[in-house]
Amino acid sequence: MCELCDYNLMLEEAGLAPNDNRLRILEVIGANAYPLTAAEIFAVIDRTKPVNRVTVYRILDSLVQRRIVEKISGSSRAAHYGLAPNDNHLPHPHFHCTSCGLVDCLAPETLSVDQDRLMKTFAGEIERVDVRIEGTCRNCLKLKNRT
Amino acid sequence: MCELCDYNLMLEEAGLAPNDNRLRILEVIGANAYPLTAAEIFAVIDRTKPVNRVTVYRILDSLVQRRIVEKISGSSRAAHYGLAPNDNHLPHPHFHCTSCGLVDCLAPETLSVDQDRLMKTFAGEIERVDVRIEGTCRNCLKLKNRT
DNA sequence: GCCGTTATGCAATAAAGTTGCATTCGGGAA
DNA sequence: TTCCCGAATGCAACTTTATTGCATAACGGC
Repeated sequence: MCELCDYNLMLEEAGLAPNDNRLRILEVIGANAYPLTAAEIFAVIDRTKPVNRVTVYRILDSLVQRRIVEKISGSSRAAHYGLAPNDNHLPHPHFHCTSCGLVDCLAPETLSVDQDRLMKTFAGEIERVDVRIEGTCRNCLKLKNRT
Repeated sequence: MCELCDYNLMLEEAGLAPNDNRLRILEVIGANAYPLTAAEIFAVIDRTKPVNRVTVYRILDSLVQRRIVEKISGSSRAAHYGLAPNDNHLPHPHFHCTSCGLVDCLAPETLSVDQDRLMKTFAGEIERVDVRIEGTCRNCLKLKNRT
């Protein structure tokens, strides 16, 4: 997703010590082309060097809170985690496959949203506007057609 | 949400017998100003006439499959259910409060999305485009400020 | 080396949803 | 009416995902 980010710096700016586990988790998330579930992230980093899954959950939570990581919840039960929008990394919509649960990133310019009206009239604090496309991914379409 | 809908008709058109439980669930969903969780729907209809929560889940699933009801998953673990877009009821964005988990409906014209580009380029089948606003609702803002 | 803070591990628990199987209901045919 | 079939419901057990509480370990300043 974002090879330009300096995770060390991002952590420090957010007031988090850039320790091994946090960096490894960020690297896994950043290196992947699409957002991963906590279980997937756990599986990857646990293979390299064993870690408790609770630790992964806790680190993910803290990263989400500091807006370093974005938590994307969709139709599949498990939340997916991707790098949050930042200077190197524009906000963008996600595609959710209702068939296999895959979550993918779409190009930022794929879809544009007119937020002005909302911002003016909404009584509450807006943190994030999220566009989600739901449907069937190419792979699942292929599988379906084979039957 | 939608007092104009004829639930009986909608069920029949979808090939579902308009039985008691299905109608009661639809009425609860339709009468409420914002989407409810399965647990909330269960609580309401169970008070009137006892029913098993599995039945509620199963009915909700079938209604979602036939596009009578829309399943809205957000940051809170539980999915919310609202009437799906139809002739009396335009697609519209939802607001998700990250603090209390509330999901609310926004006016359809609050936010507009330009889908054209997406539709042309995306390799897969698109079923639904969803806009979700995340933030803190008025109520939670008030509570926060009181501290 | 000592001490307080922060991070991690482990086990138990929780919340939301799902599955398998048994039972009941409702409506048409005999 | 009675029988029968498929649809609907109930119940208990289970799964998945995430969270909590408490104990231990690692880290950094003094």
